[in-house]
Amino acid sequence: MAAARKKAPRRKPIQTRSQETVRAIVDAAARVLARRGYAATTTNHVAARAGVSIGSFYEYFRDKDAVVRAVLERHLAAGEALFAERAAALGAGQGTLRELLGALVQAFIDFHADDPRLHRVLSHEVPHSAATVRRVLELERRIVAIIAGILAAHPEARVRDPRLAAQLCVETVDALAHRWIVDEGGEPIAAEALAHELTELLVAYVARGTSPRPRGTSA
Amino acid sequence: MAAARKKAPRRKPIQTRSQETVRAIVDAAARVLARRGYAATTTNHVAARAGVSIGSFYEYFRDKDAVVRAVLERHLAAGEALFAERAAALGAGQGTLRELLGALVQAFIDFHADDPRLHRVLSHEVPHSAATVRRVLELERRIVAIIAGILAAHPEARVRDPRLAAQLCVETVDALAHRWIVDEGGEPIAAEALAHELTELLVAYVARGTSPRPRGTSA
Amino acid sequence: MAAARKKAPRRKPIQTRSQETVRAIVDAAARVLARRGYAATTTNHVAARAGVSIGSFYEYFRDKDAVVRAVLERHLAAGEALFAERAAALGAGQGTLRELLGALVQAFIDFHADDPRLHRVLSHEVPHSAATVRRVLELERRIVAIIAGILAAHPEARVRDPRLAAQLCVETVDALAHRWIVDEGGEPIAAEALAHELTELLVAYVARGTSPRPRGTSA
Amino acid sequence: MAAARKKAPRRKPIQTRSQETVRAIVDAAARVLARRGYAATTTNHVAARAGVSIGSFYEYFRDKDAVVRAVLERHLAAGEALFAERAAALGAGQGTLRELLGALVQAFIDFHADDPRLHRVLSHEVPHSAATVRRVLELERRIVAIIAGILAAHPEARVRDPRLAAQLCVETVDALAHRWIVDEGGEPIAAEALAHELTELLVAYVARGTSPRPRGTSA
DNA sequence: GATGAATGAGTATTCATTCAT
DNA sequence: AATGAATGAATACTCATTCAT
Repeated sequence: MAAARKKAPRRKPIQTRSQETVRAIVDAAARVLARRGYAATTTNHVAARAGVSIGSFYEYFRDKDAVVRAVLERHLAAGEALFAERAAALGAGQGTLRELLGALVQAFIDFHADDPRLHRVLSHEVPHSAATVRRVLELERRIVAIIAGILAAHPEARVRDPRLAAQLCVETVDALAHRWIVDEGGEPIAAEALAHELTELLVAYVARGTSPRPRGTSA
Repeated sequence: MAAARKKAPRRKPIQTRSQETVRAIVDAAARVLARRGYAATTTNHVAARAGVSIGSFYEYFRDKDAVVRAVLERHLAAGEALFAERAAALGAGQGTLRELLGALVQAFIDFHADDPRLHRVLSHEVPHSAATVRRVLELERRIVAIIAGILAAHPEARVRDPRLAAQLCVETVDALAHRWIVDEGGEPIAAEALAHELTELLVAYVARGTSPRPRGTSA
Repeated sequence: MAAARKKAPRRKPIQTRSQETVRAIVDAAARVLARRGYAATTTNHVAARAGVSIGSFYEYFRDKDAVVRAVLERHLAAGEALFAERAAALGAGQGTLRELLGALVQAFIDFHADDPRLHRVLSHEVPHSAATVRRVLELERRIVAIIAGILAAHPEARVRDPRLAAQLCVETVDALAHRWIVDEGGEPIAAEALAHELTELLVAYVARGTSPRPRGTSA
Repeated sequence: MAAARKKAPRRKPIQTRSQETVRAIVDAAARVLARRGYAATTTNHVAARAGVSIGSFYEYFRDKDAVVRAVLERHLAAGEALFAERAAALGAGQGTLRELLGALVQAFIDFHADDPRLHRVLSHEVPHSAATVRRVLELERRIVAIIAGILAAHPEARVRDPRLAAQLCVETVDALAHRWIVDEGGEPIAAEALAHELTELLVAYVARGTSPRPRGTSA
């Protein structure tokens, strides 16, 4: 009988107990999402996994997508924190191009390597709000800007359009890290060799003809 | 023979009419999948779209995933045909590296550009069997082998491990084409510029220091 | 997972079997509504009562309110038929005012006496669409028009505004019949006496001072 | 005494603060009932609206229906007070029949006009206990007795069974006032005209042939 | 006395699948 | 061969009520 039922705002956790409940639910949702995927994730399952009643679940989250959003939020915040941390080292532009681009590759690998199954579900299966999409693009834009700054100023760099080159580099690294770690988790040895070679590829691209290759690398 | 056809493997379409029915169902499934995604695709909807009864649907397909597998199958076959066709031109190894790698990039773009929405659903939402995964990897392996052959023999190429370099090239092209066309469909102009720049990146990588850049390209 | 699920139109019953199912469901809904009221009527209960699965219920009715609407529809149609039948006798305007108004009273009593508990639920508890409201008003309007015609032409009648008087008469009869039969079902003897007296009241009103009272009636 | 207060009848508010709390809850329940109806009224909402915790709510009321009963109780008491007040004027039997019956009509209109939405919910949606039904009937009986007394003694009255006539008058007035004010709230102008005409109807009925109609009224 | 977090039975609804016709 | 009516397990979500703090 849902005649004139209004959507009550969910409770804000004010006591310690309820904050723990909320955290337990989000944790459980992340685990269930990673293990079963978005479609097979049910609110009852999440609640059970969190050790709370289904009633408590709905006390704090309006619907299934609300928890999913919370998980996504947390994941995104972790990614932003990771890149903010790495940004210092990259932003200074110190070191050889190979060192800088190697750090870029490593940052993306580390980003994707944290719970790859969850990462996969969050990036491919869950519906993204416009706000989330914007947020992801903004994060990428910031990284591209840093790389573009390096390409514009670094003595080894030989690029005509630093913005475009930086975007291609970042997208390449992101797409390949995603594929190697998230999509299949495939043969890790091949992936490591490829990750190393990826740095060479980027160096060859942005330092065309100038950067002497260190001995022992593919030629 | 007519008595024992209950739970057994579905009827194989030997008659023309049956083949047409099967084809109509697979066509309908592809359209519904592309339009609504895997989760929202229902067998009843597919049957209706195909103009057959739900009973007939189950006469030809054991369950929902069976049609989805058929669609995936067909999509894969189309991809294999596309690459088999392009392989001739690439396999000969004629032309500059830029021409050859440009053809590689174009082949992957064409592959992804054919019904990107279906492509997206098939690669991200539908469950993949181990056999399908193997088949995709085998296709990639064949393409990598062709590229590796080129890199090993082409006078402009400067790579130490052609197999590794070829794999990196192919994976890069595949991952980026997928991202640009399938994942977002985003700004097509940026995508085109990036696609062109991608060829430059590959050329720079495999022909380090040797390949003169054509005028008018980023430097 | 109701991502992009569209509201499919319900099946139209084309086979005899399904027509029976629909009828069984509407019958069951009427019984359940009468017995338990709108709020306590559940789709599962209706389906069980009808002897069909809950799936079949939703095959033919989009939601709970859809069956309720069907019950209301049928009830309304029965009422319209009843009044259409009585309208002939009334419309002719033959007979004394007492006979005509007595027939009016009887028509409303008969209308309400058919399944009073269902009548109560349908008129007080279920949500009425604007269309239904209009339909009810239209039915009342037609009855009022007939009575107004009688009051304007009948030799015994003494009313200044036949439309107003007719509306008051009809509303009084409707409201009292409803109260006596539907609201409580109260003491039936008292109700019968009151119903008879109601006719006297109406006669006194529309024939002020002219209509000789038959012997044996309250004075 | 303090130990055994679990499932027992709820605390009786003896302290002023408790009385205020109870009153606040009943007030809130009346508002919520009027605004949302019985089915959509939730105890949590009532408690929130009253500014008390849900725990406190259940300290004073055993369950949802207990508050609803309290609201009904208070509504009934208000009605009893209203009619007790009007009874003086009516009881004296002073004035013309038209004045007396006009006062009766006005009393019922005033009764129903006080918070019609709440009135509607209380009379149509909430479950009535036998005790409540009895109480309503008793109130009606008292009013009928007063009217019967008037009809038996008033010089203008011409009724053979004053008890029966009085009951018909009271029920008519109650039923029509309810319909005009509570059920629809409909067009107020028509309602006012009808209310006036209703008095004429009653006068015509109880004073058949004797009561001269004032000028300007329907004839 | 008071709070509000937690509970879980209960309700509406969907959709893959079966089977009588 | 084909139809489509029927099935019911499964899922999202609400709200009256309890009880630890």
